[in-house]
Amino acid sequence: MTNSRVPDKPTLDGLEDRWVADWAQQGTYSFDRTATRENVYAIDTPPPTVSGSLHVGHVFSYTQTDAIARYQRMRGKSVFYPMGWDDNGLPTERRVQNVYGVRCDPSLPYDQDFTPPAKPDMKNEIPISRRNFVELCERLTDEDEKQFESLWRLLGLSVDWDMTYQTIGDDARAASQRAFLHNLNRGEAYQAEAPTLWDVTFQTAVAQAELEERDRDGAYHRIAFAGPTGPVYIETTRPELIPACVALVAHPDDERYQPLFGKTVRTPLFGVEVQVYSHPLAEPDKGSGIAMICTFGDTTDVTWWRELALPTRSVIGRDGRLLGETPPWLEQPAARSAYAELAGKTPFSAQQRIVELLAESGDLDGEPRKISHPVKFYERGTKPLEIVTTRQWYIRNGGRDVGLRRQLVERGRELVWHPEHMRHRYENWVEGLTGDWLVSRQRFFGVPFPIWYRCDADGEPDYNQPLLPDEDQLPIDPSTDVPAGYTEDQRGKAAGFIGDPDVLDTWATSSLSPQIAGGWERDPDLFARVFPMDLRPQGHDIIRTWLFYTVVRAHHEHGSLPWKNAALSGWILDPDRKKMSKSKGNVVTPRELLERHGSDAFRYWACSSRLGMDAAFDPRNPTEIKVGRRLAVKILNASRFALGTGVRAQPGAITEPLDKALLAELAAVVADATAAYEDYNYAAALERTETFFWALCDDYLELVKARAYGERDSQGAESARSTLSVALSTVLRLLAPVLPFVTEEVWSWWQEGTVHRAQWPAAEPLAELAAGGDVAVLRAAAETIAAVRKAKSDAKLSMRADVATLRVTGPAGRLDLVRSVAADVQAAGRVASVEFTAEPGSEPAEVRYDVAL
RNA sequence: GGGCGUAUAGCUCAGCGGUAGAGCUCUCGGCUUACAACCGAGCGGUCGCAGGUUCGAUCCCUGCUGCGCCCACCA
Repeated sequence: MTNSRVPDKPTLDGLEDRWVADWAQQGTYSFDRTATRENVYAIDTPPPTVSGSLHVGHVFSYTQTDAIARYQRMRGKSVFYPMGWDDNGLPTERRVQNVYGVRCDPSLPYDQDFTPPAKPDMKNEIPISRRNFVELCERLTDEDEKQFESLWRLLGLSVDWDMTYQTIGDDARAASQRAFLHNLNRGEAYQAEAPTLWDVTFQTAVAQAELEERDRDGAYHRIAFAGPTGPVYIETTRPELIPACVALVAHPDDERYQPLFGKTVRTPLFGVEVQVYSHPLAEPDKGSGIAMICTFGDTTDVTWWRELALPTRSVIGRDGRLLGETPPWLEQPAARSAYAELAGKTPFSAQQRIVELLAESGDLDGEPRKISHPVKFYERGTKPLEIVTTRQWYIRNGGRDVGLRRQLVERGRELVWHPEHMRHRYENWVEGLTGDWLVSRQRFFGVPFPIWYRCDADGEPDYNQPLLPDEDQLPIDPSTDVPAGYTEDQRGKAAGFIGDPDVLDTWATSSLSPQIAGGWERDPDLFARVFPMDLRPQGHDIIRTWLFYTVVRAHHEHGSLPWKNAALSGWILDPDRKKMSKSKGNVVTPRELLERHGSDAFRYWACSSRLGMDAAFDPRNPTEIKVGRRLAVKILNASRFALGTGVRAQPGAITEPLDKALLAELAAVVADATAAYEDYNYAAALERTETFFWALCDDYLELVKARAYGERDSQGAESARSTLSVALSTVLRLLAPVLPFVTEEVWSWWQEGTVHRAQWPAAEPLAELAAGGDVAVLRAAAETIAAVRKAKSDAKLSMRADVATLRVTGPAGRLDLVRSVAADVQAAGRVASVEFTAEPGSEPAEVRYDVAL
């Protein structure tokens, strides 16, 4: 052995620990912030939600991004690859409540000595101040972030760990508040008192993007309104909203109801007079074709209410229950007593009671007809959303402005999507927006609005003239900080001030991830080198939120896209092809998978799926991961063999036709793999390289084994060893983005420095080395040795069995190819003699092999 | 209801206007001094269905079907 660094028994065990530590120590992945913009590749890493655990899907998609990052680094780019933690928002709040058994009560004072109980008592949650609550959030996310970082390092992500950020950190809060103030100054942010989608459990407004529909059981109730000429029957799934009814509506062309348009009818039980309108949104074949409009039963009600300029008669409160006070528009004693039966009830209970009342009064026609129908939920919520009129903050997103919408669609077309077809989801979403982005949330743990309001002589806030901080004060918390010209003792007092109690939608902060990570307004030198970034990797489920909102913010703030490329990763599916749920995915944790199979093996599997493609995963039988492990082991063994023949880092003369043919093929592999990576298709690059590598092992290594050991002559040995040197070095570099550990290990046996900073291979120098090389020679050699093997296999003999004579018959041109590799074939196949018989015939024609054992 | 994707071997997936590919599984054989966690050989497919374009279609076009996802006003 000439390479003393090559171990006798190479193993994958322990590679992760060794190289994770080495890379950290060497700063292998440090971002060089002296690099100019054109030499930087900047990645807008998705900040994972730290409350909760990472599942297989996360590790899958982050690996794909890492392969791209590593490729770009080897191309000579300074890769800006920070990691963010999304520790802001509702999931963290909920986790803190569960872990510590506390709840936030903003009215309480800060308790400096508060320590959470060792064992949370979920029955008796301890009320604590907002500041105490936030401190617990920070403590918990700190612990989570350490866990996450350790997993990411084990996976081999080439993140620069000196550049982490938190969405609840000072920098992020300042950036979020600053961007909001800019939006406000430019008129892109505004507040409005309006019907708002409202989650009654969390008691907060939610945005259109956070909705999801779930099928729920309901029932059509056929109910009589008193019309001018007799009963008018409507069908509703929400009879409890009859006291909130403000009109009826039918389609303008519906002949049944045309006599009623403009007339009034009376609501049952409550006797309220409401007008009958026509509107094209009403569907004649839905229910009875005439609907009651309530404020508000659904978003269609909001549309009708706005377009028909109807009055507001809300009966659902912020707690989701029917108002305790009887509303003033219910004037008649019978109406007031009917409402008293419903007051304070949940919609569910109220519905049960009102159905009884309607049955008693005879206004219910027949039995309720059970149906299953889609109902809107907050995606994290457990109860259906209600629509409640509240004052909220909005940011313009094109939902109410055709011009802005068109510009945002245009931004989507500027962006390069991987895969291309994901663009449709973006355009679909933007073109279907029905309102601006609601950014205020009635929560505690988040980025507060940097706003105070003056209080009038009665102590009531004047929302029309907000008090704003100077930007250099940011971040601020208006619940503890005081606006200029006021003192703390004026808080909430007449002629004093009050802080905006709300926090910003968590997306309002994470939509600034390029700005936060890139040092916007905080480190202008850095920002100029990384923005707009090169890549946004993310899941396709959050195109409508994270991707879209980030485009909106950059469009408003910078008049540009936030990045050039978007890479949308696929889902991990259960073996039964259902989207893997978190609970199922955690049956086997990512850490267990990595520890059991090795990080490279897992990465191989992740990088076998192209962007946007879902991948099925069976944790009990991860065959693809095992294939990856085999590849990694093979790299160790084949490298050990090659280096054992005396291969040196500096190659010498390459003279043999077979060797030149191999390098000609390798040049094509490099060209293909490079083109694939340029197209963000790491999977195609991997597949091409892997196929070459296995052929290298199975055929080429076997063919040149004897020659490389020096059994023929020194020139042949030199040529083989030099070819092996070039091929090994090239293949290691081609595989380094996917298999960073095993390639680094082998690289360290015979090369200087890290493979991850080595130059990505180029096809041209290989083609020069292969000058005159013909890949047909390589194929002829493989075909010939295969024929010999088949003969032995058919005879049920060992591959070591001797062959007396190999007779090769075919056209002269093809025979020449075989003749040029005959010596290597004879050595590898233990063939004593080869006979060539030329057959006249046009090429290409079959070559026949007769093997005499 | 609108949009997008997808359909190739038992499984997971490449491919592509010119005689169907890989890995896994399965069968048979082999301890060949890099690797038995290995190696060699083999079995296995009317490329979802129906039309069309073409000298030729798994590939391009149209329609349909299955599956998946996104969007859409809960009457």
